[in-house]
Amino acid sequence: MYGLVDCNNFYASCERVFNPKLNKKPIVVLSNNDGCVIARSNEAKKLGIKMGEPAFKITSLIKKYNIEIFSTNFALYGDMSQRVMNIIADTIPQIEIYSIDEAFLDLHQFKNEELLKVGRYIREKILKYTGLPVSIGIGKTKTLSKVANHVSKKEPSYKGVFMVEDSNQDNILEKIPIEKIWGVGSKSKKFLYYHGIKTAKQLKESKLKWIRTHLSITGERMVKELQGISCHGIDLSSNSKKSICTSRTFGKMVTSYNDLSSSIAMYTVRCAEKLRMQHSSAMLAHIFISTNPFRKNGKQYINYKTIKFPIATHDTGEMLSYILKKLKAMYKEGYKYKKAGVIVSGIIPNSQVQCNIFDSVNRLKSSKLIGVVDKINKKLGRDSIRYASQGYYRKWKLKQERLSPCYTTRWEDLLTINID
DNA sequence: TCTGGGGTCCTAGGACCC
DNA sequence: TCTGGGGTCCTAGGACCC
Repeated sequence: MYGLVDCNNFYASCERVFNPKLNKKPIVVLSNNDGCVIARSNEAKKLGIKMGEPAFKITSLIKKYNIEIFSTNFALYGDMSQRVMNIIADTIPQIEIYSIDEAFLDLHQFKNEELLKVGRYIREKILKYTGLPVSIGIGKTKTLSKVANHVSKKEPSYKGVFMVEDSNQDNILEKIPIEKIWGVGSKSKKFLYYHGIKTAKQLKESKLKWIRTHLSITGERMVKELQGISCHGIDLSSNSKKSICTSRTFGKMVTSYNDLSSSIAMYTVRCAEKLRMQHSSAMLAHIFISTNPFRKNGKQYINYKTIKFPIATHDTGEMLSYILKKLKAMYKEGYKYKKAGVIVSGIIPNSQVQCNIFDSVNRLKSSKLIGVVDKINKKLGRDSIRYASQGYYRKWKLKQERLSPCYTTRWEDLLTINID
């Protein structure tokens, strides 16, 4: 059996933990640049605020209902996430951290009649230790545990823990529309609806061969999982990433090459740091720059280029030299740039980097240098030592007008409680 | 005025090998 | 007259996830 722990309205709940005044109030958390809605408390959902809605479109709702608005505070959410995962890991030896607010649990060691009890225990513990409410779904497969999780959120009488079993399975699947099933996106939804398949029960009972033809192996697995045949095990291995992306939408339009290149330089630095953190190197780097596609008037320009390094690397300096050279060729004057990013891929562990007999770079020396830079920056703060190409003034800085304190990761932001 | 950021997996088709 | 059969690797693009 599998379990799925999912934090309720995670970002919104994190904000609430340290600010009890927000209890029962509608809360919305915005994406970078305070652009889109990415998390909503239940109260905000009830007001009809949609996921992904641009903030400027709901300004009147915000005023009318006194909605509390927050910029994303990833330092806070990341730290709270770690706490939740540690608590789960204390109870269940085999867990797969699936996202910042979700973890799959391998529950095979428990008897069926114990499962709900285990779920309730974990839920209580997380609530007590972190103040965060979670929902727990249990089922024969990951997909069914997702379904159970969905039910536990919808139906308050289950108090956050629900299990899909052979006895209740069909009854439940009958009431769930296919788009709620893990793996059904907008395209598959449209296709399946067209063929009259609208409920999870219908999907479960549809012909495997037909599904395979039209929705590929991914669809076939999905249907099997609904039938209780597990196709996705707990993945304990992959904590190292296969691609790493750093990208931002600019707070203000960027026009000059210098501003654009200092942003690309910064993304390169971050990508290289992330590579080094997981002890790996990348063969490829991809750069993209783009103007604002939402603007109706004004010239548009989007470009995307790939670079292949001679030898897989995580050396910031080396990566910068290739990437900035390529950027120079991509940049065109006279455009208002809105977004840019760097992606690295072809990632391999450092121990498996293939050398080249004609390589003239002193890699031992540069790796020592970068090691020292990392140490200094860890001690004194990010970018204490930086490459000149990153620039010093960030004209393209993010807009974050409603940032909450970093309650758990910065001494100055520690809560003070006055007891009179 | 204003629209996020970060990932994974699968497939088809091309280029190449013997 | 008649032009095989079996592979691998890589990449771009699509679909999906949170």
